[in-house]
Amino acid sequence: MPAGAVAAQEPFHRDEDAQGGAVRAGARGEGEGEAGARVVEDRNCLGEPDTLLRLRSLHDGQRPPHGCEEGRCSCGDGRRPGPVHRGLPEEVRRGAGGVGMARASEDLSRVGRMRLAKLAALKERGFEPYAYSFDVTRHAAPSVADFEELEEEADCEEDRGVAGRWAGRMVGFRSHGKSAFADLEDRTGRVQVYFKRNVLGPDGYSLLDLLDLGDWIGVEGGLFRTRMGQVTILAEDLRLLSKSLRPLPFGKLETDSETGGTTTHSGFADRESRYRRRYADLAVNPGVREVFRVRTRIVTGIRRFLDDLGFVEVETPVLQPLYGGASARPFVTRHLALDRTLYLRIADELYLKRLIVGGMDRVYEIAKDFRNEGIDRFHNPEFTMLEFYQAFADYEDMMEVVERLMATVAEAAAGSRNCTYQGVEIAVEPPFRRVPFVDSLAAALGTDPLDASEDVLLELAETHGASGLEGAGRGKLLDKLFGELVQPGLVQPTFVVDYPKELSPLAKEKRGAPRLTERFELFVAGQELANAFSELNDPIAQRVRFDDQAALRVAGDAEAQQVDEDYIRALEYGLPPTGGVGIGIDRLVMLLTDQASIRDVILFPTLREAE
RNA sequence: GAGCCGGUAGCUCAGUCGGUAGAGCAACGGACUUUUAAUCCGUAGGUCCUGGGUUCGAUCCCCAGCCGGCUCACCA
Repeated sequence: MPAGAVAAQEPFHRDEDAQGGAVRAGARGEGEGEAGARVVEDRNCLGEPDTLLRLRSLHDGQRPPHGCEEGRCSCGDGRRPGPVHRGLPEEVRRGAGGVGMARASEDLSRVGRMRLAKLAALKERGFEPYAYSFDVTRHAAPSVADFEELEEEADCEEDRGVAGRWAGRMVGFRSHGKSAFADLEDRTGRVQVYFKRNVLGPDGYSLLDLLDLGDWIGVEGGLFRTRMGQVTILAEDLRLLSKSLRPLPFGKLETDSETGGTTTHSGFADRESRYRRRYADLAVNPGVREVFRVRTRIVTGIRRFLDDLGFVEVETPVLQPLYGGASARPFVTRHLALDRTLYLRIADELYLKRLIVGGMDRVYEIAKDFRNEGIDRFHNPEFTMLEFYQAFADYEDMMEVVERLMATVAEAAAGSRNCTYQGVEIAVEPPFRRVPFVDSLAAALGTDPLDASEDVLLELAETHGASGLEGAGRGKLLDKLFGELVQPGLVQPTFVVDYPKELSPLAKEKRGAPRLTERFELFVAGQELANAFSELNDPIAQRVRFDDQAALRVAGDAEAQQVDEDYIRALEYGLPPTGGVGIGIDRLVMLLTDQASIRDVILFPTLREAE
């Protein structure tokens, strides 16, 4: 389905680009250099309003960059030959004041203009600013660790034999005239690089003048320890791998040598910008990269756990003719060739159970579901759900599986079964506490909710601050009260079990308690993490439940489930006893990475359209 | 959808009891061959979110809007 999405979108984008390009090309004056065109293109791709270039006709030459003028004077002192001197070389100055890129607006970043000028200078000098590849042999953090280990073993203060090639983004630069230090950051961390003019040669060393923070560079050399004791690469060769034209919003990262902790001085903190430009957020905030690495570890851990139990990972339709398996409003779309309405799934449930009917007796799916509802700290319209189904198991069995899965994944993510969520210690330690739904609610209400009439429930709900619930039905009222009175207190992992039937149209009746179902939800830190039941496998009973839902729909409940005849037919073929579980991956990641908002665990969260 | 808070330099923020604005970092020029928030000297940088209104004058006050955050509602 991604293929379909791309197919549908691509022509649109091309069209846009073509038009945008044409318009801008028309607005440009003649004599525009190559670099100018390149940047216009860049702007289109990024689709950003604050472009590096905003073309104006007049002020070129009216206002040559001040610094350049001065530099021009001082470089005439004859102390250094040709283009190899400190500061920006001649061609940069010309570029900055002259053709093409220098048509940059003055209302946007001079930084960007300077970088464009450097780009031109690089090309003029024969440096390829956008390399094709680089043969990386070593990485920052492990190479430093290896070096330290070697030092201890070999007692050599001079082990220059540890050579290699590193590639990464330049995130720090301290020039000292004829030598300079840079910090190179790759996916493993940072390593310092030391450049010396007499090692790199004047030409090679002059490349440093054309580098900026944010550039991707490759260095070749060996490790040594500086006078200050820092393991550092002595660069014997330097390559520019990709020129960064737009300044990254780096903060200053200070490392406390005593505690090893780091403090960020200023930096990229605005939430909106961080979400909209996640690439910059990731580039600049290592902690953000770490959250998403942990997210991957969690998902990988889940897969391994289920695979080891003999579960088979499957893929079921995102585009569904009917939506079901949960109570939520769907996204509606249309298939043109079939001329029919389709819905983006709100759950995987009904398809996965069809697979159990087919004899795939342990299946799971980790995939996006879509719910057309409000956005807040705990809800994103598209979110990742794990569902797994196990034949011949009931909800008791599934509670055990969930306990083991949670403990395993907590260890995979945090290295421990204990975690802190927003200042509260959470022990992910089986067995989890179990509380019957009705008992917990009865304790909070002081009356048995099952025996209370709908009117009484409504009154209770309203006294607890809920409104607009007239005609909502018992199920919704009970759920409302539970969410209001019980849920916030469920901090340590807790299974709430045996939900009223009205709330659970796909769950099997509880043995010996026909008004309840064999269902549990897992709550941690006041949030619902999992929902599971002994699956209702009696097709006749299922039809009755669907009919009840249909009645709710008629009564105006837009979230009541649709009757899925094909699903009933599948049940008629025979669904073995089955336990099923759904786990919200995003919320699980929030818990295990201590993030307060779901947007901080989704790479590109849904936002309003930027102006 | 409602309430509260916010939007000022590339980043983090301060400020103007209404007279078109500042700091630190980043940038640019200069010095410096073991620095590390490098340092020192110098320079430049702003649609004070947008649109109206009040006013001699609005970044500031008022109204409307846009965007974001938090809370509430919704989310079985």
